[in-house]
Amino acid sequence: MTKSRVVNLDELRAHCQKCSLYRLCMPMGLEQGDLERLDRIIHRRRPVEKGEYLYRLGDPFQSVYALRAGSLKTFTTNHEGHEQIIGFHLPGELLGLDAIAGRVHVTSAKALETVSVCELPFERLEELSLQIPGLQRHLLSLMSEELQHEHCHLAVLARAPVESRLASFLCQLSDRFRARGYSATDFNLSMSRNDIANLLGMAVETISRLFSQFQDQGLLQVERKHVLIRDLPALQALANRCNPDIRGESALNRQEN
Amino acid sequence: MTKSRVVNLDELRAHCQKCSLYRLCMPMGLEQGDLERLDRIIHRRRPVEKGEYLYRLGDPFQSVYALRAGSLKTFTTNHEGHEQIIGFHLPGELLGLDAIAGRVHVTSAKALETVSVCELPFERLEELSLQIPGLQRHLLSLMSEELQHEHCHLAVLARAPVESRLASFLCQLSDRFRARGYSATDFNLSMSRNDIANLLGMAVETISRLFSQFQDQGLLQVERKHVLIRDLPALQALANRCNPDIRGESALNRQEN
DNA sequence: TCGCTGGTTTGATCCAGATCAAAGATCGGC
DNA sequence: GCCGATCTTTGATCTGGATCAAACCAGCGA
Repeated sequence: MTKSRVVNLDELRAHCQKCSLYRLCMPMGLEQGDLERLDRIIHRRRPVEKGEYLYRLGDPFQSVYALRAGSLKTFTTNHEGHEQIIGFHLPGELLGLDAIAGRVHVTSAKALETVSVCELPFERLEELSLQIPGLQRHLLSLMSEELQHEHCHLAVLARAPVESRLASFLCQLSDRFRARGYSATDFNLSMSRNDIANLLGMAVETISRLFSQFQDQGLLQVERKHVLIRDLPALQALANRCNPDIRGESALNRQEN
Repeated sequence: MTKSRVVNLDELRAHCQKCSLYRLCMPMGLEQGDLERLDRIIHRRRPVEKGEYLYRLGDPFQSVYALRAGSLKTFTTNHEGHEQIIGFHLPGELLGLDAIAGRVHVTSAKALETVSVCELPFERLEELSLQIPGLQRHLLSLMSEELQHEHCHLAVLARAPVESRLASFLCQLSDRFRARGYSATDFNLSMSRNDIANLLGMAVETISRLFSQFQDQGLLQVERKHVLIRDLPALQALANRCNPDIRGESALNRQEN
């Protein structure tokens, strides 16, 4: 009880201006006035407890959600009831953008731990984006980033051997933690082995074996949810077998000298 | 020569107002004036011949492209030079949206046959989107659709057995041809078996065997590039093993009576 | 027209990783 | 603090689809 009251007070206090995450979920260089206008359309929802849904596949689309604290997974469900995880989400990320086109949610979002979110009614966000150029650009950028990210995920699923898949997953998590000011090498996994396996298109047993293998090779230490990366470069080398090589292929196709 | 002059004349004539595709690539219900403003920022580029690039991974991002005729593939290249196809694109689609965030192309786009495109300088498109609400919404919708589509692709790659993958690919093509007013059951593949295999994360040999198998089962007829679908429902049944089930899971989770 | 090249098919073999099975850990509820 | 449920690990086996090998075929430039 006391706890829930504290959370609520926190939420009331959590205006964009004070929020440590706004540089992740909202555009840089917004004027004070714009930030306030933005802040005014945002609802702070009560926390979503572990295992609860923020939204479900098929729900009408009203809002996008900025994740303030906690983490969650998004997934689709096919007609046989099989769940396919699309991604895990960390504070500062915007959820639900894939529902804009059809005005209906095409994924479900389930909390992996207690989650608090800011709800942004999409109609109002759209109006505001017409008035604040930086906001429009930011929305487009966020979606573009999401597309890029899914491209990488596609490449991993299409080709990569299992070691690269897990390495890629861990490196990506590491990057995202770093970007949020947390340790890039020492963190906790909020998702189960099962969820990781699902995301990466492999069997739980394989995940488990790979964690052991990586540990034996001195790449990392795992104990239950806790991961300590010991050799990030080596892990990145494994991962890079998939990621696109932007500077790359110079030797092959771009020799201009 | 004569031919190229004809093409150029065609292009000059090809304003949005006259273009049979604008309802695909551009927003519905735009006023005449808005359509003209839009039309004014568009460059018609000379055709891109088969095998040529519209843009390459690493190129600075200036414009998005609306495909007018022909088809192309987008792919990334990893640091070992392996190509991973992200998708095939048909007339009416907008390309390059994934480069907005980083201002650099993260995929390459290569023509599968002679292609003509409208080039939309992104800065101007962005400005215009601030002035034409329908345009902003349309851009967001297009990206949202692209996200949705990639979710399906992820699900296919993560789980689906090879038959479902190919069935899913064919059904999707079929839908897209239908949406463009072409036959949904009788069409030509502009991409090689190799490209299909790459997209679907499998070996060419497997694609070839599956085409034979589907033909033996009476699902379709293939001869070289030409496909005639004989039993679309059966093909869809195979494919649906992956696609998200929006109305679905009602029996399990939504019993409210 | 011929012969080369790259795409496609078909067959035989092999292996990465799934599946099956079962024993530990952990955790939440009472 | 106990107990069942759930998650994780480890080992043994099996198999879908990759890989290897080779014939085949269409298109095209000389």
